[in-house]
Amino acid sequence: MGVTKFDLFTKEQNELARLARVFAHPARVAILQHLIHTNACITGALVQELGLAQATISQHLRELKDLGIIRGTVEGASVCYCINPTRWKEIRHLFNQLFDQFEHNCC
Amino acid sequence: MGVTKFDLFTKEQNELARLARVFAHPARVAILQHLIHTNACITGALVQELGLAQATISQHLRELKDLGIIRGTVEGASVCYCINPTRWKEIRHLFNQLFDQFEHNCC
DNA sequence: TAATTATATTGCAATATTACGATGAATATT
DNA sequence: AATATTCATCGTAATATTGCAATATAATTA
Repeated sequence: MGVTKFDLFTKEQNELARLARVFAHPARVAILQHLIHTNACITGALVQELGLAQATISQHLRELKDLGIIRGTVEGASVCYCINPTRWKEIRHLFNQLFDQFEHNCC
Repeated sequence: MGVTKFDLFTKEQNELARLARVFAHPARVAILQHLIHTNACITGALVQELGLAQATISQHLRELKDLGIIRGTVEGASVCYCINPTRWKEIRHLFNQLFDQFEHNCC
């Protein structure tokens, strides 16, 4: 036990859950906001900005990258990360699809 | 280690992460969708619909209830759950606030 | 080329989540 | 009143997540 039974749910439900996980940690929310506001930034800046260890930031960045939300481009010894606009819109659409399923009041 | 360092992040970042956690499990997404489409339903129906044990469903319902997303009203021996419209809109707004922070393209 | 800088990966400890059987509490039925 | 039904809670096992030190890798500089 203790294992999520993905086979019980639809592809869409599993997909949304997988995406929601990304936003389910304040560090990743903070990273995304920082990438948005600085328009793109290198890992070192994020380590400075947030108070987490370099290894931890790197791990969070990987999770964001794995789901295609951010992209990293190598710039010499550094890596410059930024939001993937297409994916971002896609995710917003998926969330709003759920949000908009509920319209009226029942209770 | 292993503990999320909530104090490093803003109230808003922590709040959003806490809410995202709710959507981060397909069973809870499925429960919400079922509540939306049937307009309200009792725990027993959810146990039938999803293939999870009653105790597990009950646990997921509690998490949804704890964050105010759903409400349960006792109806005899059963409990009828439904979406909390105010909270639902509030959550949609919070998510869209993040989604809309990113507008233009950087890369 | 050796030392430095920047980031990723590995390994592990602490904690959180998921799932369910067993049990409890409350209402409904006989 | 005894039994059945419905749901919540407790305890526990399995697994996942978070965080970081240590180390690896790759580019830069001295």
